[in-house]
Amino acid sequence: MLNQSTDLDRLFHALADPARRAIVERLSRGPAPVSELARPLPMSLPAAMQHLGVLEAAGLVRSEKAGRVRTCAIEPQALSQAEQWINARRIEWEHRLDRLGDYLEILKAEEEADNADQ
Amino acid sequence: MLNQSTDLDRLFHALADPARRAIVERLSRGPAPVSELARPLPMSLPAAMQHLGVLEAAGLVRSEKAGRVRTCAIEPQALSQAEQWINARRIEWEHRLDRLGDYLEILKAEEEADNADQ
DNA sequence: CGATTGGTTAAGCATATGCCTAAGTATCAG
DNA sequence: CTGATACTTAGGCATATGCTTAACCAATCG
Repeated sequence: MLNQSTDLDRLFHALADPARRAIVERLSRGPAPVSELARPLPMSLPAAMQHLGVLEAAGLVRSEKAGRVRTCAIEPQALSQAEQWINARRIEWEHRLDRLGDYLEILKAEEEADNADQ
Repeated sequence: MLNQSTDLDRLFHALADPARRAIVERLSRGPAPVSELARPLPMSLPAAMQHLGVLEAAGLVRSEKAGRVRTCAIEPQALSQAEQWINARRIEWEHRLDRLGDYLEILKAEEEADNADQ
C-alpha cells in the first residue's frame, strides 16, 4: 500500500497542471487527435505533446497512431487510484472523529452522572 | 469551474510527493507536532518543514504554535476539492460510455430488424 | 543562570519542469 | 512527384523544486 508511491507521484503530478487537466477534461468527453487537444492550449504544439507524454506516463491517457494522426483516449481506471488514496484518508479521519465523538459522548454522560450525584 | 485552477494546482502538486503524502497519512490519524511528522522522513528537519509549508499553502494542513511546539492537523475539506474534480471526470466519461452503449444497442436492434426483413 | 529542545531562517546547489524555436519524418491529397 | 498536414525530435533556456548545512530564536529544564 505504500510502495506504489511512484505511481501516485506520477498520477498526482500529472493532474497538478491546468493544461494537463484540460486535456483530461477534453478526453473525458471522448477520444481526440493530438492537434485537437493542443489547439485550445496557450502554448506550442511540442509543449502540448510533452504534457501528453506526462499524462501517458502516468497511465491517464493511452494513444495510438493510425496513419499520420495519433488518437488519444482517457484511461479511466488510472484516476480511480488517486480517488482510492483520497478515500482511504477520509476513512481514517472520519474514523478518528467518530472515536473522538464517542469520547465526548462518554465525557458528557459522565458529567451528567456527576451532576445527578450532587 | 475552470478558474479555480490554481487551487487544484496547489492541491494536486502537494499530493504528488511521497513525503507530503506520508505527512497527510499521519495527520489523518490525528494531530502531531512538526518534529513527530519529520522524524520518519528520510531528510533534514528544514526539508520536512518545506513540505509542511507546501501542504499548508494547499490548504491541506493547518497548524498552530503553542509555546515552542507547533501542532499540525489535517484540513479534511481540502481533499474533497480534488475528489470532486475526479468525480466530475468520471461522471463525464461514464455518461459518454452510456451513450455509446445506447448507440450500440440501437445498432444491434437495427441489425436484428434487418435480419427479420430478409 | 546556562544548556537543551523544538522550530525557523538563510544561503546555496543540483536537478527537474515547462516552455520555446528550428529542423526533422511520415503520411495523404492532388 | 509536390506540397501540405500531423506530428516528432533536438537543443536550449529560465524558473521552480527539493535538498543540504549553518546559523539563529525562543521556550523550557536543571
